Amino acid sequence: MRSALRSTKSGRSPDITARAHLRDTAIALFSHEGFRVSVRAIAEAAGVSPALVLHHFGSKDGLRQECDTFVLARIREYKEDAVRRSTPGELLSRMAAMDESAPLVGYALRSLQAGGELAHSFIEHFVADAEEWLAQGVAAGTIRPSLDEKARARYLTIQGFGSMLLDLALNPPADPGDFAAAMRGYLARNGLPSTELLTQGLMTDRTMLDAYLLYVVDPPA
Amino acid sequence: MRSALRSTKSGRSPDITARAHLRDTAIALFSHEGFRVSVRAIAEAAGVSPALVLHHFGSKDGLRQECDTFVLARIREYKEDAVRRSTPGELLSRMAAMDESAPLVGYALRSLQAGGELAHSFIEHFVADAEEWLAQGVAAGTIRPSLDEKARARYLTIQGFGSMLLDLALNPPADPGDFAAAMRGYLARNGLPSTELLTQGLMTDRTMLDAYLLYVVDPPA
DNA sequence: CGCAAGGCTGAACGCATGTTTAGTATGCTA
DNA sequence: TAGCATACTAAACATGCGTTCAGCCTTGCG
Repeated sequence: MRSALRSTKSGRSPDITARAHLRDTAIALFSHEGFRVSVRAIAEAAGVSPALVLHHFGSKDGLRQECDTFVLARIREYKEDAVRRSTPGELLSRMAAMDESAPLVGYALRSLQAGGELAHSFIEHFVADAEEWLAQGVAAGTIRPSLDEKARARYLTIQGFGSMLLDLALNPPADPGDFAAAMRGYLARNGLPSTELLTQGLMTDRTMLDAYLLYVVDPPA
Repeated sequence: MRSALRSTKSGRSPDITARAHLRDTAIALFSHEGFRVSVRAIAEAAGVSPALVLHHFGSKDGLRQECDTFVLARIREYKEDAVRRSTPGELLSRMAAMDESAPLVGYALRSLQAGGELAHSFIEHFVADAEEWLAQGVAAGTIRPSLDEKARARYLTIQGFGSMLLDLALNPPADPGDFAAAMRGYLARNGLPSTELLTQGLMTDRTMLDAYLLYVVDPPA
């Protein structure tokens, strides 16, 4: 039961190997337990020796980097697939519903919280999508224009993910692996107020916005 | 230079002692470096031996708990002081401007990210404030009413802190201790779009809200 | 067949961590 | 003054970590 995979045929194929299995196990464990899981735990979960992990990836950091690039690439693939016909939130929960991709989402969220390299790429990618999505809405007349479209796209992205991360940190789901359930919980708690905010705003008039614009033009000492 | 404080007069006074100094040092270090700082580092920063930390607090967890309750109590004090005439954000940055209280804010944010006990109390406290603040605004006619005032207060609180946390994780300030500067950076990046969202919302009509309400009443399979 | 290469392992190393222990100094109290 | 509790320390302990090392099998190639 050591290895679920047969030994490599040619020994040269770069994936579908025990190495790939190790990477997938690492992603799942990082997603489930956080980045502080030990190399030993990853090795045990994959049914191999700790030394093999280092043999393949050089170091734990090497493993992390390989996971990072892999996760980013896969999420990009998924996004290309499920083109346009969904909001980012729907995309994420749909991805998480599939057993294979759920750990990817968990890994990405962990990485977001840690704020590493992947976090930036991840956010930038979603910001670019948001910007395009917003522009289409503005053109179609369903979304109000903004004085700074780029800043708005970035803010809405960070606001969405940030809210979700904090809500999840405060209300940790019973099974951290079941991201879809976690997402349902988040929406049950915040779906109404967030939709209200998006459709109607909070204030009854734009007094606050005008005050802010004046403030920016002529800031106090 | 071992201890900046003279020895206790009676040996009984619970504070103003080296113990308090130790606690303050720990809060500052936790705030600056995160909760993974070693007991040894804390002890060195306070100019005492590592064993003394355990002698006073029993364990590192004991120290954490004491820091938690202390930070929560002090932040509550500050909030009682600077009553009502400020938004939570202004309150936080004002607190952070003061050298004494800056570590408290940093500690609270770290705790928020970790999602422990303090995080809940902290959020609950701000949620309660937000609810009252919103109710006053609704009564005054400056804020639109919500279909679920409690949920809105909680969402806006989590949304505000969550956005800030993620933004800070992605754009770590040069000096993590200078929370005021970090806050300025956050506002420079997100002040306009967040104000736009609060005053005008995102959508041009309430189609999306109506759709959501229908969805809630009669959810699909 | 012989042999080199690489996947893979068990055991150990070096280090940092939280914690314990035994002991010293100091100041209050009786 | 004697005694005792308390603040405090140096040193060690136990554990878990990432990593290294020497060597074992298996496989493919000459």
